[in-house]
Amino acid sequence: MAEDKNENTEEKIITAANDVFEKKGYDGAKMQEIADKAGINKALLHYYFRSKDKLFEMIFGLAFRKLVGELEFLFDTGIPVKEKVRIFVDRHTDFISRNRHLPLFIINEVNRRPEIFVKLLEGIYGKEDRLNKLLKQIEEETKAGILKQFDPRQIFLNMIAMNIFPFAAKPLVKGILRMDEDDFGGFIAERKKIVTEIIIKSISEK
Amino acid sequence: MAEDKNENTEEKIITAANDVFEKKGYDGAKMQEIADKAGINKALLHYYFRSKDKLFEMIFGLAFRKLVGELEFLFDTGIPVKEKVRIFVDRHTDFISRNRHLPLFIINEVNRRPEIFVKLLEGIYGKEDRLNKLLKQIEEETKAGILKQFDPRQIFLNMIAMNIFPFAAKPLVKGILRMDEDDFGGFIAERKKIVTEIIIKSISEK
DNA sequence: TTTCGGTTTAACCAAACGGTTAAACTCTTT
DNA sequence: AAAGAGTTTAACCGTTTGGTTAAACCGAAA
Repeated sequence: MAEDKNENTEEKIITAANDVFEKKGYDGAKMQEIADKAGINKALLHYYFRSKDKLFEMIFGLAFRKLVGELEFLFDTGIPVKEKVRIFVDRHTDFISRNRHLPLFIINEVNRRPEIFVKLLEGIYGKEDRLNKLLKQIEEETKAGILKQFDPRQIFLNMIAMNIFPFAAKPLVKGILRMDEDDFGGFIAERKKIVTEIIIKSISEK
Repeated sequence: MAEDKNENTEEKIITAANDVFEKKGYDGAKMQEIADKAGINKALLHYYFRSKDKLFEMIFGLAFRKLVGELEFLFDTGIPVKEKVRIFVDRHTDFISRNRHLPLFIINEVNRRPEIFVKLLEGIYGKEDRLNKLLKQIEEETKAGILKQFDPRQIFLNMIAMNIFPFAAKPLVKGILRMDEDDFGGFIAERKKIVTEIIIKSISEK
């Protein structure tokens, strides 16, 4: 795996480390396995990233920003809220399906060391006014009778919970509902519509 | 911790192992820590449960049955479906709040070794006709115009996803939404109503 | 009191782990 | 072609980990 001599070693390491950390978590990940997957040996791994912790910190940061980056789109106040929901559920579901282990990885590692992401959080809150603009947009659409009064935090949680959960618990879901890979794919496709509908209904007047 | 000489050693081990495995997962859990928490030494731990795997298998089985046991109530066909939802969301949320690490533990370990729970699943499917009775109940209430047509699997997933997610991702949620412990408690209390309402609305006619 | 099975312990073991070292290789610069 | 910095490797190190061993302890049955 990974043969090109010219390819950047650092990139190969990051790719491999990403794979292993996401799938197995900090405790389950072994430096030797990362080195093997990157096609190098352990010493070179330590040459590029001094320690497992340092390497992990880098990977976690990338993963966290990747996940948060997908939310960026919600702050575009040019799009009506309901339209945002429609597009977001679709895109977010696809994103998670392509990065199946990402959400659980973040959740697990933050559970393990809650301090881990406070610095990364500052990066988000730098652009605090975007959040305020979004809240204002919702407020306006509520006044206009398009939306009903609701707690955006709760609705947001509902949306990402319904999106993430089936993928996070995929083997569990497949096992209990006795699905094969195709069944699961169809189930998710159908799910997009249902989740979209539910969220929109839960923020619509009447 | 744990001083009573008379107390059953095996119980102390199970309690300690449960704590450690649930919080840290298989890879993060160390036999030494379990022994310490049980107030015994490592050799005695291996005397009772020959290996880490054996001990883990036992703990996982208990945890899985505990989680599944909470669903039992849904199969009581004496209660109308909507009433079931109301009661279930309330009870299930309380249960998870008391067992914060349980769902994530199950999800993680099943992801790690998907075969792990196939045998446990057989225990569930022994009582397959109960599921059929539940489906029949839903069908009847649909014919009676109480419920609309829906895929029970999707709605079930939505319900437990919305219940579990805030607890599984608790430190993440608290961090991003900047809550302290009290805030979070209030948020969850409010959540019960919202989730109940959303689920009921998504299965109600019109 | 002796004996005997279950219980508990300290000491030990081999493998796996994260990390280091020192030497060798490679490629560019002069 | 020599120097030099960056790159790569095999061998090694100390610690932690899951697991074992053999001996001591203890309470009940004989």
